[in-house]
Formats: sequence, C-alpha cells, structure tokens
Amino acid sequence: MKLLSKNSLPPNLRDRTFIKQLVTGQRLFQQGDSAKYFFIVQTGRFKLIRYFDTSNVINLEFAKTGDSLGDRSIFTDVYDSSAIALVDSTVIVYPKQLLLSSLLEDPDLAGDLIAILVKKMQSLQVNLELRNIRLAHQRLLQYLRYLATADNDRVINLDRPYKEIALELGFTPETLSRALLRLEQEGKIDRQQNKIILHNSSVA
Amino acid sequence: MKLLSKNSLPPNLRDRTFIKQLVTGQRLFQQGDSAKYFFIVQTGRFKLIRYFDTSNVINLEFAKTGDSLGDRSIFTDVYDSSAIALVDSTVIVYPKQLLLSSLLEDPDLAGDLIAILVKKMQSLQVNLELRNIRLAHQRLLQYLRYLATADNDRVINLDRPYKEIALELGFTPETLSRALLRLEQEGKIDRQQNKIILHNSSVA
DNA sequence: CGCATAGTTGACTACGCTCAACCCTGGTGG
DNA sequence: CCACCAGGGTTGAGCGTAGTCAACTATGCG
Repeated sequence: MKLLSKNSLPPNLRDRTFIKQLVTGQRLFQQGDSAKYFFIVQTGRFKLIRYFDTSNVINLEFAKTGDSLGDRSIFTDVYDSSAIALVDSTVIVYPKQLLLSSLLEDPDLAGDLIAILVKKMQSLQVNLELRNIRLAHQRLLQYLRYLATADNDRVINLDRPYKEIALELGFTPETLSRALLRLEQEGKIDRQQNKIILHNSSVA
Repeated sequence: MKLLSKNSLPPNLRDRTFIKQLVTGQRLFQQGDSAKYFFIVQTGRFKLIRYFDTSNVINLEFAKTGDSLGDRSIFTDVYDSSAIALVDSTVIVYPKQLLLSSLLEDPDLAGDLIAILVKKMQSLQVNLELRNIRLAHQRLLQYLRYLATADNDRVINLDRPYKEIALELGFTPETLSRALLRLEQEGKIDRQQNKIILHNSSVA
C-alpha cells in the first residue's frame, strides 16, 4: 500500500502530504468546510456527525486505524459532516486535488484508493446487515462474531466504551447492557472487564 | 464516464466486454461462484441476497440503473452474495482481471470506477442514516425527501412495489402501509396510484 | 474528597411485528 | 365473457421488545 505511507508517495505529492496530530475532542474538519483534504487515520479513532438544524445532531459512523475520512467528499467541494477525534489521534493529510491528479499518473495509487473504498463499502454493508437483525441480543451476537472472525480470535478486546458500540449498533446503552447480560446468562459469551470471550458453541 | 459505455473502452477491454440480457427472476451470479466479472446495471433492477444456512436468506441491497454489481468481490475470488433480476434487465459485463489491469493503464477508467464506488458508499450511508430514525413515518418521510432532492422534484414515481421499498427501509409491508397512511392524514404527502407528492411544508 | 461519566438495573410506555381477514388488480383458462 | 386464482396492498387486534426515565453503583480524574 503505497498510499498508506507518506514516504512511498511520488515526490510532488509527498511534499504536500503531512501528518496531523489531534487531541481528544478536536475537530479534524467541519461540516460545510471547503473539502480540500482527504485523510487516513493512522492512530486513534474518530466519529463523524452531521448537523441538521441547530441542536439536531446525528452520528454517522466511526473511523479507526486504516479507515479513510472525507471519502464522501472526494468529488464534492464541501464536507457533508464533521469529524471529531474521540481520543488523541494522528491522521495522514492528503491535499485532495493533488491526490486525485496523482492517481491519474500513478495507477498503483488509484488501486490503493479503490481497495480502501471497497473495504469501507464492505464495512457499511456489514452494519446494514446487522440492522436487519431485530432482536438486540442476536444482533449483538452477530456483531461479536464479525469481530471474532476479523481478528481470528474468540477473545474480543473492546477498546472503546459500550456507549459507542451501542450507537454503532443502533441501540441505547441500556439495551446493549441487557443484551450482554442475556448472552452471558445463555452461556454464549463470558465477560471480564473490557474483554469478551465468544464461546465455541456460538461461533457457527 | 468512459466506463459506462462499452464503445469508449480501450480496445482490448472492449473486445471482451459484453452486454447480457436477463429475464425476471434470472440469476446474474451466485454466491460462491468464482468472481470473474464486474457488472454495471444498464436497465432494470436487481436484488442481492445472501444465504446463511439453507432456507435462511437475507436481503442485502437493491441495484438499479447505473449501479455496480459484484463490487464487493473486486479483490476477492468468489461472490459473497447472489444477484437476481427483479424485472427483465440488461447489464454490462466486464472481465474483472482485465478491467483491473486496464485501470492501471487508463487513469480515466480508474477515476470512473472510484466515482462509482463513492456513489455507492453514499447510498449505503444514506440507508444507514435512515435506519437510525426509529419512527416509521419519520424514516419514510426522510426517505421520500432524499428521493425528491435526488430527482429534484416533489412528485416521486415509485416504479417498484411497496413490498420492496419496505424491505429496503427495514419495515414490514404492513408498517409501510400504515406509515404512508399517517403521512397522508398529516397532510405531508398525497398519494395517487404509484405516485407520491411531497408537500412543500414537509420538504425542509 | 468531590465530581462527571460509564455502566447497570428496574418499571413503564410505545411502536413495529405477527397473524389474520379482506379488497383490489391483473392474468389465465374454461 | 365470466370464474377463478395469485399476489400486492390495506386494515384490525394483540403481543413483545426496545426506548425512556429514573435511581443507583462503580470508576477515574481533578
């Protein structure tokens, strides 16, 4: 992945690409801003939110290491959402227009970007599939299975608050809490602090 | 968009790209098949479904004119779902490997593909946003607004059965029917056969 | 030590699902 | 030309589950 490492970029693009560090709560970009940059998360994580009228905010998605930010604005001139660092984070900042013109000259870069977009599409697709599962404990279990197969491990490390997971799954924290309890009581999982062990019987 | 017209493709790719016609109910590809092709819908529409165990089927998405099919399998060797024509349809069939190597030689094609993927991402994103709206009539209204702004028209032509729309929105047909009734009674919309008129007051 | 926040648990509410019946339309065949 | 049938769409009644609001605990941070 040439795209993911600043040093392997073609010189003219590399010279104008830089790393940005953000602290918890800091905005990377703001809805309505001129969309001059494209980003990839190096460390940490972000949430994307959208404002409708004032005081009407919705959560769009979460981005973690390796995910792109600002991808929906590749061909539009303003950001359609705001990105906020949930923890101290670093991102690679690409000047969008220069990146796009570099893609035309360096096909490998284009291939890298396509791969990143496809990966993101798949992730959105998984989320959408999960939403089609109505019962909270079943949706949660399926989510845990995805995490387990992705990590190839039955021990799942949840490195972020349940609150956030609840939002991503479309639940309230209360419902997530009860769903976890239920899976535990049914013997499908074990919980110890922020680790979850998926039992053999419930993997298939 | 060079990619969308067979005739503007580079010769070696064009020679192996073809149009395929399908009748209602016909399968374009099957989950598990070797993913040798990438498709773009020219006319008609498709549904993508996934089988878990036998007799456990879920609906993934619907694709209409201009949408890509098989995009999730660009970098994998088998299709992760089956595509079925919902009406008589035609698709452009690209040999996947040749398309990928052509992208590296013709940057315009790569740009076109990126645009298609971004558009699809946005569409998935919209669906996901809609799922975050809990009340059926509100989710439906928001959906109608998207359609209206996309078509830039307050008269929405629903060219497909309500049943299908219900699935896409994550409702049962009964719930969709009641939600339509409610919006009508609240004066937000008018219905006449398969057209829906979005009232001015409810656009913003 | 005090405060803010995450997480948990309980009681109640409300909305969408399920199942059933019915209407309506289009298509088919006698 | 009508009788029949299949499927989409609508409406009704009852149920179940997630949301809401509230109280409480635990944890981390100043």
